Amino acid sequence: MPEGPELHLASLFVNKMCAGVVFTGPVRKSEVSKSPDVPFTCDAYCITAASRGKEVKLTLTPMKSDGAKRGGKAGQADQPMDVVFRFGMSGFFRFTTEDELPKHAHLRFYSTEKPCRVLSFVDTRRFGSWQPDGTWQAGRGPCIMFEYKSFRENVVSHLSDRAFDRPICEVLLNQKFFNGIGNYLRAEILFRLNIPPFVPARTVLEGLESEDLSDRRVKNEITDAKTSDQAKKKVVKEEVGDLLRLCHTVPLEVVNLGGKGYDPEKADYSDFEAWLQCYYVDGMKSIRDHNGRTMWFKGDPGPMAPKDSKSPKAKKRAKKKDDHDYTDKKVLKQSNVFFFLACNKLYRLNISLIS
DNA sequence: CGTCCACGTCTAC
DNA sequence: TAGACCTGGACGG
Repeated sequence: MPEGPELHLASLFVNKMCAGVVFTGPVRKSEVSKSPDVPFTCDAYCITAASRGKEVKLTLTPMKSDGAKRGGKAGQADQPMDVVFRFGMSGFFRFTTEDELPKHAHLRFYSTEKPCRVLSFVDTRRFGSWQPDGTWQAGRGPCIMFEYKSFRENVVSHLSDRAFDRPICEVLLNQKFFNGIGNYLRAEILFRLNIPPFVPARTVLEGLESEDLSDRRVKNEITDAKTSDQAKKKVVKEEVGDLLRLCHTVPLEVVNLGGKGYDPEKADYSDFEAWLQCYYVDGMKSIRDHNGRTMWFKGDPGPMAPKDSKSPKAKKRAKKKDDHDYTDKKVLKQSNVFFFLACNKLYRLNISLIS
């Protein structure tokens, strides 16, 4: 479930399902959870949500108790409280009746309805966490989806940072700069641009502008028969946008797939699966990066690929039968690093000529 | 039964 | 740069 798009879908889910719902009493935590208690209790409060990168913030807001018994009862909240969640590998929200509480519902908010319904933070593996009176985690960068301008500026203005010495695929998981990108998004984004995953990040990013020029760029449809393959590729890149723009648009595609995603139980998963072009896709290559995370890609891995790195299990087919693998033969195997770098230079040259 | 793998951080040598 | 932190599904014997 949880990369930037899923966290945002989770916030939409909460706002939709909890609109007009009144919650009451204490916030309850499972016995087994090691996350902190949420010291909030109130006879009547409402819940709203917002997301930023890979975090969701719930705001618990006490409702006006009209007459008001001045100061209210002891322990009753009269001020809003924010709770900031990270989802780990398996977190999500659900809204169910009390007797349909999912397994692993580790934090629960109870409505006044009869029968009572419960908003639950469900997290099977318990890698997720929450912080009462929380704020967006310091050190996480701007949201790739909803703070695009500052996200871009943050990357472009820090390219001398040692963090960018690493391969681009590993830097894309650095939440200080790419808050919201996770393992499937890095694969999909690099795949779209045919960027070898283990190219030094600075090489890929240097020369990109703080401002996204793609809107101003002329769509020069080059129909010249003499157009070289490289020039064609250059034009394609222009229409698509640069790497930083795709870090914004590709996650938004997932958000726009529909309000699905948020319920892993329901098998609306098929839309998402069909959307994936590279991650876990049959015929793609995969190797472990320097942090032991599986990088999915096509073609040349790039010069900084871990030397030893055994690719994790060739690929365990299952599920679907399919596998008429004519696709493999149609795939252009032409993307090596040098070809990529050459295109990249032509691309930037072209930008400067147009601007 | 067992091994491997998973959408992510964290902190400890 | 390892591990630690967890549960559970898929697959192998």
